[in-house]
Amino acid sequence: MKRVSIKDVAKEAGVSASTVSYVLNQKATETISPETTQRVMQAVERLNYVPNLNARSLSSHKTNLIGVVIPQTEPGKAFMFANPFYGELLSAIEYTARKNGYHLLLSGPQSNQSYTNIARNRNVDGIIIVGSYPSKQLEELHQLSVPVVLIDTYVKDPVFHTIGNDDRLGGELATTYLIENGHRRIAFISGDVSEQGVMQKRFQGYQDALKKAGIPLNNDYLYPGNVAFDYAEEVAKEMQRNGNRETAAFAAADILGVGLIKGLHRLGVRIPEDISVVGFDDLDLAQISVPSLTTIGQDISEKGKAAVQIIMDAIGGHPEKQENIMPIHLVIRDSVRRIDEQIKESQND
Amino acid sequence: MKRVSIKDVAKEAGVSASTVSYVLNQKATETISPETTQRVMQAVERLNYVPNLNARSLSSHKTNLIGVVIPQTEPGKAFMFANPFYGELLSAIEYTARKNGYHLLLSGPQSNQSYTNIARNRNVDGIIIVGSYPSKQLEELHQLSVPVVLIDTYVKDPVFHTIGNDDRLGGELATTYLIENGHRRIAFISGDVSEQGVMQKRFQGYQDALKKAGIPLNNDYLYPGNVAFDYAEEVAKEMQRNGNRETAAFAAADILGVGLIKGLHRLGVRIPEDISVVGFDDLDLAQISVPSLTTIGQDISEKGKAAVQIIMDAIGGHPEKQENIMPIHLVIRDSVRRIDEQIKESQND
DNA sequence: TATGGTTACTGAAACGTTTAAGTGATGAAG
DNA sequence: CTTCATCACTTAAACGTTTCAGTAACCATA
Repeated sequence: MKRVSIKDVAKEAGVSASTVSYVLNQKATETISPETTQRVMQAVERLNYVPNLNARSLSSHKTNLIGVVIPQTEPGKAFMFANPFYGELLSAIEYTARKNGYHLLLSGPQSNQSYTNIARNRNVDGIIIVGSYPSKQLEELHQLSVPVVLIDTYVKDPVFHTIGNDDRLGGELATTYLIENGHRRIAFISGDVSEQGVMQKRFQGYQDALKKAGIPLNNDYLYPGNVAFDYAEEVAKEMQRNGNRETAAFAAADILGVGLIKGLHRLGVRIPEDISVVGFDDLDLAQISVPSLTTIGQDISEKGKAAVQIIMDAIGGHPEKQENIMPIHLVIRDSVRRIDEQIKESQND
Repeated sequence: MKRVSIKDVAKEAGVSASTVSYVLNQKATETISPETTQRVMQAVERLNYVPNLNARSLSSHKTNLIGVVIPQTEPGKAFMFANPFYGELLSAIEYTARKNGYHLLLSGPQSNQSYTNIARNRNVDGIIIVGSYPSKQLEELHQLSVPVVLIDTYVKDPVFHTIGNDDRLGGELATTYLIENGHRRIAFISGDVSEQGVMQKRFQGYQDALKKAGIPLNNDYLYPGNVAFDYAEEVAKEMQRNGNRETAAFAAADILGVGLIKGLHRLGVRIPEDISVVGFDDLDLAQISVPSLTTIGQDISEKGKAAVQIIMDAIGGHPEKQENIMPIHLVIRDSVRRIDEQIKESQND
C-alpha cells in the first residue's frame, strides 16, 4: 500500500501542497476559501490521507512527543515497571498527554547513552524523569532547550520543574500516628537513606516525630535496605532474631509494609495484635493486604497529571520554574492497634 | 544551543555530509579510509553531534520505534496500566526493545483515531497490541505493511502474529487441582465470558475439568463480572448471601482471587479452611496475599520478550506468521485445602 | 598510451512536511 | 485610469538525513 502524501491530496483536490497544509493546520492567519477547504477535506477523506508526523516534526521542530524515563528499581533486575507505583503514574501521564495530543516515548535508563542524547535524538518536546538519578546525568539535561520535569527526584538546587510529596512530613505523620497509639519502640524499614531521595526524607520525618515525642532514636530499630518485598520479609526474621523488641514498624514504602506483614505472618506474629505496621504510598496493594495497610496516601495520578501540565505550560510559553509539592494524608486502615501505656512501659525496660 | 547537524560535522572534518553519513552508519558496502573515518569521528566528538532520528526516519523509512497499545481495563476508568500485569509486560517489552535499539511509543486506545492511524502517523516499525479490541479496529491494521503482534488477543482467524497462553488448559489445571483436593462445588469468578477472550477460554477450561470429573456444571456457582478487585470483594458477599454453598473458587485472574480472599476475610470466612481459592496469572500479588495464592503461572516477561523478538524477526526478513503459545503451570501456595470426601459428600446434599 | 578497474570520496535528489515570500486577480480609492 | 489593498492562493526553501549515481585520481594491464 503506497503511502499517500500531501502532494497526492493536493493533486486530487486540484490545489498546491501548501494549500492542503494550510487547510489541515487551520492556520487562522491564512485565508482559504470555504469551497477550497471543502474540496481538500474531501480529497483527504477519499484518499484516506494521514499526515506523516515525522516529516512534520522535521519541518516544524515539534514532535508532540514527551519522553518518559522510568528507573530500573533493582540494579541487577532487568524489569522496572512492575512496581504498581510506576504503573499508576505512567497511566496518568499517558492519559493526560494523550488528551493534549501528545504521545509518550518510553525509555528505561540507557546505560551507554545519556538522557540528553535520547532527548536530542528523538527531539522530544518535553521530558519527564521519575525517580533518582546520578546528578551528573541530570546536569547534562540542563543544556537542553526542552522542559524537564522531575518526579520524586531530590536534587540540591533544582534548575528543573519538580513534583514531589512532602515526604518528610509524611514520615512524621506515619510515625506520630504510631506514637499516638501508644507505641514507643518503632522500627523503621526503608530503602537506602544515605543518598538524597524520598527514603532519606521519610527517615528524617521519622526522626522528627520521635524527637517531638521525646523518644530517643534507637539505631537498633533501623532496617535500611532496599525497596523490595523480599527484603521486608527478611526484616521480619531479623526483628524476631533480635527478640521482637519493637511493637510497631513504619515501612517507608507499601511494598515494604506488605512484605513485612507477610514475613511476620509466616513467623506466627499477628498484625496488628502483636506488631502494628504503617506503610507509605497507598498503592492498591495496601487495600489488598490482609490486614489492609494503614499508610500515607499520595495522589499518584495527580502527580502524573501535573507533570504533563507543567510541560504543556512550558510549551505554551510559561517556562517559569514550578516546584510542586503534592498533598499527602494519613490513610487509616487495619494494620495498627492502640496499645496500653502500662503494657508498653512494662515492655519497655 | 544551536543544533549541530551532519553538515557541521562535515565542515569540521573537511568532508562531505554523505561521507559523514557513511562513516556513522558504517556501511560495509562503501569504503572510507581509516584516516577519514577517524577525522569524522573526532569531529563528531568535538561538536558533540547526535544524529536526528527524525530526519533519519524520513529518509530511511525506518523509525526504530515500536508502537505499544495497552487497553483501558475499565471503560469508565481513565487509567489503565495500574494493573501490575501490564507493568510486568511493558517492562519486558521495553527492556527487550531497548536492547535491540528500539524505543517504545506508548499509547492507550485512541477514541477518535484508529490504531492504524497512530501507526501511519508515527511510522512505527512494528506494533504490539495487548488485550482484546473490537475486531474491526484490528482488521484495519491489516492494511498496514508493518508487523503486528497481538498479545492475549483472541481472534477467529488471526492474520497477525499472536502470543498467548493456553488459557483453556490453565482453567482446566486450576479446576482439576481443586477437584483433586476433594472439592466439587467450585465457584467460577471472572470477567466477561461472553466475548472471545482469555476469560472465555478459562471458563471453557473450568467446564472441561468438571466434565472430566463427571461433575455437572451448576450455573449458580458462576460469577461473571469484571476483572476488578472490588468486584471480587462483592462476590464474597454474594456467595455468603447464597448460603456459602461453594467449598472452593477458581478466580480467573489473580486480582479477582485476592479480592475474593479479602472479601471473604472481612466476612469472617477463613481461607483456606472454609473456602479454597485458586487464581490465574501469578502476579506478585499472589505472593503478597495472605494466605499466598495458589494460581496458574505464566511467564509474563517471556511474553513481552517474544513479542519484540517476533517484530525483530519480521523486520529482519522473516515475516512468517508466528503463533506463540507460552507454557503455563500450576503454582501451589497456601490458599487451597484438601477436604475430606465424606465431609464433602455430606455437605453436598 | 589508451583502457579498464579500483578506491575514496562528492553531488544531488529524495523523504513529507511547514512557512515565508511572492503573485495574479479583483475591487476600491483617489 | 492609475495605484494600492486585499484575497486566495502558489512557489520554493528549509528541516536533517540517506543513498544512488556519479567522478577524479590512481594503478594495473595490454
